[in-house]
Amino acid sequence: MPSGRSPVVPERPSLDGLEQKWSEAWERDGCYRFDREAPRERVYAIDTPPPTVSGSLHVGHVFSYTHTDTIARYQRMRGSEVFYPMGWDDNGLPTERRVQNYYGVRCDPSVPYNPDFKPPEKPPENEPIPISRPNFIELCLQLTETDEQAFEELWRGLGLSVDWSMTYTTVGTLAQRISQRSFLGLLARGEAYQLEAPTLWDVDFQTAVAQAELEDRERPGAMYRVRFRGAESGAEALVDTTRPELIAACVALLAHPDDARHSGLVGGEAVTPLFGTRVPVLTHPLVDPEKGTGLVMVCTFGDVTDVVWWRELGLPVRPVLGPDGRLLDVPWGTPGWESEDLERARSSYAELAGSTVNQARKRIVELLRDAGELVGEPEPVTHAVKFFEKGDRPIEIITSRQWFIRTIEQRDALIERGRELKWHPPYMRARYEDWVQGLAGDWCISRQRFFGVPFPVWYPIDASGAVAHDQPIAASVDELPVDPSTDVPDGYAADQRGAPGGFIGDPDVMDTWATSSLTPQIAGHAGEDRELFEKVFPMDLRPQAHDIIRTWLFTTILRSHLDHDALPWSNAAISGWVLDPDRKKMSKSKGNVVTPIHLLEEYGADAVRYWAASGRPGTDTAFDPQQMKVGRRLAVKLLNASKFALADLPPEGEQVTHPLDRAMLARLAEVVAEATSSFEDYDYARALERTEDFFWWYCDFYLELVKGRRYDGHPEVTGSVSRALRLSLSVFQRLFAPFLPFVSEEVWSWWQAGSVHHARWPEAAEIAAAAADAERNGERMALEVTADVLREVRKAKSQARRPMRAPVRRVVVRDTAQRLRALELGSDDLVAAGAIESLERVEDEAFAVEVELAPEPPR
RNA sequence: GGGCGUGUAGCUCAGUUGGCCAGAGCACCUCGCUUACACCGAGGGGGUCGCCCGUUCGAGUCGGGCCGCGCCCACCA
Repeated sequence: MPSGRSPVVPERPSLDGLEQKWSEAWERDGCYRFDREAPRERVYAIDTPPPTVSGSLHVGHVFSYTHTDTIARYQRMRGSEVFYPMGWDDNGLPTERRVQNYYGVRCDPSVPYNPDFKPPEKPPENEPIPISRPNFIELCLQLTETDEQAFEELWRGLGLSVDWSMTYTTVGTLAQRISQRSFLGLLARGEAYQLEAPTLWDVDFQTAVAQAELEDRERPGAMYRVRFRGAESGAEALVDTTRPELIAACVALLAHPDDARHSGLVGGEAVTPLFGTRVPVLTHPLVDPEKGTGLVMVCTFGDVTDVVWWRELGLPVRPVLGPDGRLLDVPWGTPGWESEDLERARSSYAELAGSTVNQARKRIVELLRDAGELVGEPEPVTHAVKFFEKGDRPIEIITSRQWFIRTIEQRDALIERGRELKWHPPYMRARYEDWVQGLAGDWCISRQRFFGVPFPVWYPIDASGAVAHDQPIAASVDELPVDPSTDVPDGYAADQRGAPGGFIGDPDVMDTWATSSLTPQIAGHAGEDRELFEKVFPMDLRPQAHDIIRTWLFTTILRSHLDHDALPWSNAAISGWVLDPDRKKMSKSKGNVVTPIHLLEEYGADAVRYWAASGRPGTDTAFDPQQMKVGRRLAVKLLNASKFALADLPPEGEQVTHPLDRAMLARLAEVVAEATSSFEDYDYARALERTEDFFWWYCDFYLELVKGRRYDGHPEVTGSVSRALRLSLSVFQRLFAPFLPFVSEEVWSWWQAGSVHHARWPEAAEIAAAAADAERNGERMALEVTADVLREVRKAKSQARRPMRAPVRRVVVRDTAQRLRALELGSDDLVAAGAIESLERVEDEAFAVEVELAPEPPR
């Protein structure tokens, strides 16, 4: 490694201020700017996860984004032109919720726009202020902008080598255009469709949600045994249920086909208690005869299994739940709502109508008990209930009109795509396959919300005022983005909105994942900037955490598969979570979140990155400030070792001639090879560990051993060590650059031109060449034996409670002939480093060292 | 219920195709201000490698079976 210029080393090197100094310099010099003129083969494109800006900043972000950054920096040093944009996920429910709480408002689409609206200084205590949809969206944009600044500040402080000129947002105009364009393509190809069907529904947010957004939560409940009766026989038919409030919605009773206990009922009808409604008694193989009485009631709709039965058995619907989670009024006596005792049905149901599910359940149990239709006492159970992951009450299944993307028919193709993808670590693919195998239905992408990308369609209204949902009017591609609630479709006038013979806009917005699933296309400006897109797509890397494989990773593959018939990227690097020291996932609700800005201030960015980069790919890692201290120590060490090697360094010789110098380089070459192959395998943690491990050894042994020669003053002695120091140091500085970008840049700047982050990643072969024939000549062994003896000498001094520089009168080394010969090669450095007056060698079977210290000088 | 991962010193973790008395860092103890570094250095104590079988000359490493922990998935009435 030729030195760029003579080193300028500070008197007292320090980490203080390096973050600011270098992040400003990188920004000024455009260090991480993507060069779009680079040829396609050289481009390495990263599909950065856009963080949800309305969420909190936490150490988990620092953790996984550091992993990606080490890869980006490695690739850049390998000569790749790295495409590394940042995105902000500001679209969707988290932002809406945050705006509601922050300003004390709620969106009411019926309120007209008020251009002068200003949110109150303090949110009102009781009722939120209803505001128009455009006003609400303005507030969303306003708040996310400040959130985005906070994130950018964190990322810059952490030293992410992002090209900040390419930042996008998921609700921005570009994202809206790309999202709508993709949707129109799906619509035209029949891959998106609209359907009125049972839908997973959150009663608080009052929107449809997708299967991927569900989670199970253990909840206490009770099992109620309820008496139905055979319609003809009057025989009792006992049914166990956890949802008695849905008895009025019952459309059938089911038994297993082989269950003899209920054969008398099967084929006939049963009558519901309280409501006197006749329902058929049928069989279905999914019924588990082991559960309860073996007889199960099918409702509209108690859970997803009810939907399966409804669909497969062609059952009618009898909906009782409204979108707000309260029981609807029901027209008893009309078709579908017949009863053997209408008066009783009406009076019973009147007790329930308008109440929430929980209230209704409580009340109906009382009614059943009073009527003697409750058998025995309710049995308390704890059962898993499905919740919307962001919701507070269980999911209901409610029939509504929604947009879907055809997913099920792609199942096999998607699994195949998953196999084409290189997963890091590989076992993460299993989660993807599990998920794809388990898909229950097509992906519901419409949400009855406000802050998101609207569907670019309108519907004609016929003369009678009916909306023709089956004849959507698609926006034309060159008009995008459109907001159908304000824009007018071609061929219509604005005043025809909502009028017979006119049109109406689709009221919904797309699910946030429906846009986030297009991040490679958004970042690459698909359909907008063909040259750029073709350069970066398909991308090289999708980094993300394992909890969103079923959402982000899966949907991105799906969209790319449908729109481009390709994988969106060739590699997926899956990172783990940060756990608190008790091994619990860090989360805001648990109150165990540590603010990352504080960490950066206390330990420094390099130290925090060191901790993050120690977390192996895919592995959950404990939050550990201790590791940050270690990282800081390492950064300081690099500073000091660089100072030692470079300050007043004598001129280098033509060749590395000393056996110990060559042996060190031979080992260094191996470390480089290992770090490189680890990085190629996306195992940044291993690359760091190997580098760090050898670096400490290098400081503790090699640097100590060569000190004498380094200060010797005779060029024929210093030439080799000087050359070896330059080479090794430049290698270490480059090896650490992806992990400790600030201190690496600092020490690099002392003696090299240009940024270390654009320096060439070290080549093992090159270093091995400088090490010449270290292996064959026994020089490797020389370094080992020399270090072994030095350790023994140190031990003797330490145990004698003497300083390390204390002179040693005599050292006797017993060892094999081969090792003794090797020792000879390094003995000049050894006697200097150990202050040894006489070094004797005795051939022996086993290694042993006698150390005779010089007498302690009188005080 | 199915699957994936994991279990090595008090803590955080290495241990790559089985091979010399099982390693590192932190923490702890002792010593040392030696001209790169006291934001340091040198040294030390500490482990039946979750448990039980098996394969092998030899197993932390391979096979089988348990147990613990974490996560993912599931049609958990």
